[in-house]
Amino acid sequence: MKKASLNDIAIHLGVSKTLVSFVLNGRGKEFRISDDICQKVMDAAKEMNYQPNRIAQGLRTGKTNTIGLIIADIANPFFGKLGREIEKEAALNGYSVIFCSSDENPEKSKQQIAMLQQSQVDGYIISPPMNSEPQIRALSKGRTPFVLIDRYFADIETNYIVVDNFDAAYKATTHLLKLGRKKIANITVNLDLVNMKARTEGYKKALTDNGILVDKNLIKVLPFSHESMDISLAITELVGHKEDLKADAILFSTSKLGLNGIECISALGLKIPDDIAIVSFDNADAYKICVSPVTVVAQPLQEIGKKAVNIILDKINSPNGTPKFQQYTLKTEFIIRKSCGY
Amino acid sequence: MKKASLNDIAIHLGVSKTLVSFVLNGRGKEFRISDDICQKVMDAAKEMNYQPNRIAQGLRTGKTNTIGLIIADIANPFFGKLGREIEKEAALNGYSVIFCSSDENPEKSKQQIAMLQQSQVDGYIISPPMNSEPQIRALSKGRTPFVLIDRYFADIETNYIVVDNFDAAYKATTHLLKLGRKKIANITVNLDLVNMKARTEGYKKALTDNGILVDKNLIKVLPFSHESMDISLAITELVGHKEDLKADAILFSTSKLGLNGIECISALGLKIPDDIAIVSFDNADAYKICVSPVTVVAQPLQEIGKKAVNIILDKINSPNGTPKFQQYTLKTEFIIRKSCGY
DNA sequence: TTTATTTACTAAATCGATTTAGCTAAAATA
DNA sequence: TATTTTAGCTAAATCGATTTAGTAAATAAA
Repeated sequence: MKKASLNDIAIHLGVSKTLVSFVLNGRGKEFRISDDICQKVMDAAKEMNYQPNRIAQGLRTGKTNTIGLIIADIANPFFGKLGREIEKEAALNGYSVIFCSSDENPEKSKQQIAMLQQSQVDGYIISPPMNSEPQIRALSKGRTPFVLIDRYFADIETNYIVVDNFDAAYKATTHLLKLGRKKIANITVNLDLVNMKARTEGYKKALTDNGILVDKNLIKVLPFSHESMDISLAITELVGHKEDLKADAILFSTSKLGLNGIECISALGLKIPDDIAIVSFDNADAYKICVSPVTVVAQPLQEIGKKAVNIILDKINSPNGTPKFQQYTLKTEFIIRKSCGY
Repeated sequence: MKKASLNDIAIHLGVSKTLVSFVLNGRGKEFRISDDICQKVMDAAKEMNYQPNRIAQGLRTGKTNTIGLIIADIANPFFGKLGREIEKEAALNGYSVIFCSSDENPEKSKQQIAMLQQSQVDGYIISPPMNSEPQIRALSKGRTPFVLIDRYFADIETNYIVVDNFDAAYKATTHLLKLGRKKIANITVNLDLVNMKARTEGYKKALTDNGILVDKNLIKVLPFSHESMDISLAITELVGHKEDLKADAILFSTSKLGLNGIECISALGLKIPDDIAIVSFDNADAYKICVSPVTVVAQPLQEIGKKAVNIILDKINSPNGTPKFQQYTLKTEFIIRKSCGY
């Protein structure tokens, strides 16, 4: 039982494959194929379980109906949920998605871009690792549309969708201040990523706007490959002795940090929010069932996913359409739970 | 700047594309192409930033170096982690992965299989929804290898990788019994899936082996689209009044159930493990930072992912190799945390 | 009746690679 | 010197679709 091709149908019916192609593309009328023959072709296609070879179509038409997605790690629930939204919207429009996890490694993402390029994807959705500017710049010289998500590079003109990280961090920090916290720390990862940088900037601005000096010792910047050890250490440093806590609140810039952080905090015997208040970016499921459910900055994942796909489709359908670049900065949602006290 | 093809290089150097193809495939020596020309071709390829068109290669060779993956939902951390392992192992072997989330919907998975088929994937890794036997049966009539993961159909001979769900549930239940729990409930989803069925069977066997009658009222089977509401209801039914709990322990058959369940339990003001002990399948991150970290049955996700990919590669490389079907039932790991008391 | 138009279809080129079969000139052998 | 072998390369077919440019026969118009 090998697959039937267009030609097989043509031979079987004694007609040309041109005709079969016309009919199966629903263009029978347009090309004045008689109803009788149209019906026969369609019947034969069904009977022979004809499945068009998308590879061959792709070669001929230059369109593969495939989108390449590069994110940090599909196992990370934030990206998992985002990936799901992207897959969903793509499927609605007849596109498949090739998933690539870059681990925030620019070398990997470079290889993945090359691979996707070779696969002739019709567009890319990319969450670019730091130090991947050259690759993104190279991409923008090509004709294949792409959109950056989660972060972008200020000095490269591209389509992008991000959230207002500065604003979100500002509000989160202000929230902690209003609840009487004075020594607010920020645990984050490498600040070369614009989104992470904006979060810390928002945090700082909220402090200074409220007359509090930024204390460098309260900002812990971890390397990307942060292991529990790193976080443990950072938290221990922040906390010091239980009787004399250096920090009374922590803003975690990612949920991975936050989840590990909470584990450490519990291990140290500290109570949330009594000893220390917590706010985190990203609405991880775990945050709902914590000892004290965690107040979070939630990102509009569905909107990001939908928009990303639709920008790509837009660009595919009208490569020279306006505006030349679509750039969105979406609002986040601040969800208040018990982890900051009341 | 449009992409350079093999032919472009050939024209540029005034040689045949056959020659270029030979050289770039590293078969220059084999075909006695002079070192001088070899070098020139390779230089030109680099200079012109030649990227082979995988679509064209795929059409000619019948190999796309692509694997299709169908799971329930990539946003579910269990599948996210599994997907990651699969992607990783595939990438190591030069394969890309097209991700599809079926939502446990057989209609969707049918369409996704058709789409992957049209995309000429070299193999499938599938976690088949219930009622998807016909599609799987159809697949096994084709020549493209596939492997089922997480579940399989007893009456279709296929490659598969599952875990010993019966054994895992048996041990988990026994653990609860040893700690003195008498009224152990099981919350699960539709039992038509063999893996879910095995979990409940293992639970039952452990009870009867310990002289405890199986109480149907303590087994709650939720529909797949289980909303928090369903779980709330199930738990309220199990619990009844706080003074007179119907159940003193719950075995959750999936982490999605468990996470929602714990949320409900907390909302009802019940304490884990004092009022009620908890064991769950799947080692969700959230379980580590719960009020009482949750004892779990952890699946060897890396092993599953690696094996799945390698079975596919095996079958691609030797379609008629032995054994005809590779079938693995892997052991789970039982991780004891605080949620059952001591 | 002749020409123009319409109907219903087909041949062949094309996309970009791989691969088989074969060709020419030089070198080796008889 | 004649023949075989080897080195070094190329033409053309092929994968399975799409699409352009056409053709033959039937019908309509002149």
